[in-house]
Amino acid sequence: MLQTTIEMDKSAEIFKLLGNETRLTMLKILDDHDCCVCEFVEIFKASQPSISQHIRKLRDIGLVKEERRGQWIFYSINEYSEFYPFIIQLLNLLPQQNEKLKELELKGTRVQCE
Amino acid sequence: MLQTTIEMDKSAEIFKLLGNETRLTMLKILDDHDCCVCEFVEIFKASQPSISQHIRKLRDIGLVKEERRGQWIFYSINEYSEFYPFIIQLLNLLPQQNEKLKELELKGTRVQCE
DNA sequence: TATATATATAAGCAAATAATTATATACTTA
DNA sequence: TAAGTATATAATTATTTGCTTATATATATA
Repeated sequence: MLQTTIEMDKSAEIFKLLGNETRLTMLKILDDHDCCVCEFVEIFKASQPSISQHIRKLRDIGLVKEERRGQWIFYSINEYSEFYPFIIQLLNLLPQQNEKLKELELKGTRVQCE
Repeated sequence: MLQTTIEMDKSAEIFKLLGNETRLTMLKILDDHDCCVCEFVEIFKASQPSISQHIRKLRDIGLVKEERRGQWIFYSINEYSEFYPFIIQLLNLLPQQNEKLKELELKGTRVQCE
């Protein structure tokens, strides 16, 4: 099986991060599309600081990376993270979440910039 | 892909439980062998109530089942749990932990009863 | 340049978590 | 039956988590 090993302490740390429905869903969404903070705010009906703080935890451990595009900061999965091979397998076990972004598009609140 | 779907809230709940190194390692060990509380106490160098409380969380959600054998209560993976297909795939991503039980056998503190 | 928008971060607080200590229960054995 | 062993559970406490509110920074636009 082609698979990088991950230590138990590291995997527990990853599971802990994923043990929050907001962060878990965020990652699953990012697995499909880049997203900016305000989109997450709308998707999760949460406050902007709350979303920012969740993202920070994902960023601090290197799971996501950020990229400013004009006014917005877009987040995406960091494919170069040492944990990427691990989390991608976890995310593959979860149901698709792309209808969440589709809803934003229908409402016209999906942020497009480029 | 033959795979039972799991809702996001349920999976976040599972990840949260697995987001503790003691519980995660317990499950990985139980994936191989039944174990009793005193063995975990020795493996993790933890207090008996602390181990019991971790096991309780795994048991409350149905991931493990218990079976009394004389003086001891042995725990094992509950293969009939609705989450079994999910956690087994998670556990397969983790490194083997069977050397932990082997150490007990070498020291002669592995509990044998039947 | 002033105002608005998007985001990050700090401080404060309530709830959840994980440990410890103390105690109760069940079984085994002398 | 009394003492010892294995385990569960309750109470307490320190720490962590995740939210809110307040504020700062960066960019866009009028």
